[in-house]
Amino acid sequence: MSRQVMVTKPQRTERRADALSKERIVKAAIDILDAGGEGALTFRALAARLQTGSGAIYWHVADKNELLAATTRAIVMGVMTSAAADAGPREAIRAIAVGVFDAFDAHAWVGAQLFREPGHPAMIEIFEGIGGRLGALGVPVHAQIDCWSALVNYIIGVAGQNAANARARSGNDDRTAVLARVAATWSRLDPATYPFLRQAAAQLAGHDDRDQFLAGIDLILDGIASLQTVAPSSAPHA
Amino acid sequence: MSRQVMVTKPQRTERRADALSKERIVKAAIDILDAGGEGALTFRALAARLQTGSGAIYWHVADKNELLAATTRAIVMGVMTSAAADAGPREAIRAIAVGVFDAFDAHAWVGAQLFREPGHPAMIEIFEGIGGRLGALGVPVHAQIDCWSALVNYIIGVAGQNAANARARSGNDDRTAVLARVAATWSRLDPATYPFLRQAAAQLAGHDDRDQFLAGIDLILDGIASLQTVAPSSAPHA
DNA sequence: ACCTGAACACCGTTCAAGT
DNA sequence: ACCTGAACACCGTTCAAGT
Repeated sequence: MSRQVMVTKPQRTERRADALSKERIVKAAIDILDAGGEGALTFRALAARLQTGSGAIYWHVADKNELLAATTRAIVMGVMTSAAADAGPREAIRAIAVGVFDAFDAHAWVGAQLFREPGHPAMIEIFEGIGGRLGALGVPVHAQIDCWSALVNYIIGVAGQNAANARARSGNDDRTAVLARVAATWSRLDPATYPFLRQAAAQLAGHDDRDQFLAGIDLILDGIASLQTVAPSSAPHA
Repeated sequence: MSRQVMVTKPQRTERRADALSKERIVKAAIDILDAGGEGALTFRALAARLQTGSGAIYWHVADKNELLAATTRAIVMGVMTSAAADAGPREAIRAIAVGVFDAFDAHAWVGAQLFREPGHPAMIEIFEGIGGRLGALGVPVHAQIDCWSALVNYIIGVAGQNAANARARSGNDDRTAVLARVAATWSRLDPATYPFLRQAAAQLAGHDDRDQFLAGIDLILDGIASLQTVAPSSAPHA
């Protein structure tokens, strides 16, 4: 009664060259995110780009959360592979910081995503990359967590905010236009109640985001250095 | 031909006690955001809570962006009014930082919102509150912007990330459960490739978010102090 | 002037049906 | 095993119609 006659060949499971896979989906999603921002990534747009049905994506990816987590992971993983490895600890930390900054700048949506899911597993490489250098910097064990926390939080926080700025300057705004507008607003403030922002407005336009970011890193590293001379290194470490 | 006879009274424009207003809408939106997070704030839910039609809200608020901007503004404005005014500059900066931290912690959605719109006008008070104290701290004018940038970015970045953590620990997770889960993951890492995170895992659970945040502030302030001794204060200031 | 609520275009997700 | 695409429940926003 069974009609198994139709099975002439042993069903070549050989995939078509354009077969769907999580990797291809993530790649397409990153392209869409880079081009159009978070708002542009929909399952319909993704399916159209992959020339499939919107439901097919769910066979490879549980839901949109997992999709975003995977895209974020892909970007973050790329940061550490491009960071220099054999410089001194201070230079290594600066290199990792700049790597995060540039990755966030190139993919403005990553910062917001990491913000949403703070302990993102993909961050482990970066976390270790920073923390593992503190010993070589001469920071005593008992003080390492606070130093690490300050550095890591600063890096993610600032790189993310810069990326948000980058998002705001899409369209016809060039890189300095947004800053110029903020500066213009500040220069119109009452000088009696806002003396600092008034004088900062003039300097704001000429400053480079990346330089300012690195200046902050140096400030924290200086704080760490000064802490070593102050803190007793004879403290008991667990 | 015109039928104006119906106008017997001069149309008392006196509002009902529960008349709609932007203020009432924002208040209700904050309640919804606090209770259910960003996902819970819909125009339908808002309309239901205000006992009106969803379209009525659009008479007072342009769209959801303006609504979120207004709610964020309301929370941020409250930070500075509660920050101590007459302590020394270092204490004042710490007080503002803690004010932001606590406000973000109480309203976990504010951080994400500020992240989305970086130069948010409501932040001006906080920006000036920090920047205006740097002179009294003894920071030379030419170095103030970098110090200000480091402090402000750190405060917003870290307070925001902590708030994201707070969001993750909703439901049956208590405050330490999330941290414990991260610590457990880290303690399972390969000790050869992740020595720092392995040893950090043990200490992580016992640490208080707020203390760690303040330790970072102190680290930056120490960096600022050490910078003063190094940088020439005879530099020409614009 | 202000409010109502149905209607529109869109979204994430599901699922019976195909191969 | 993997894909299709209509269907469902939702969303922000609009707008003719009411008061």
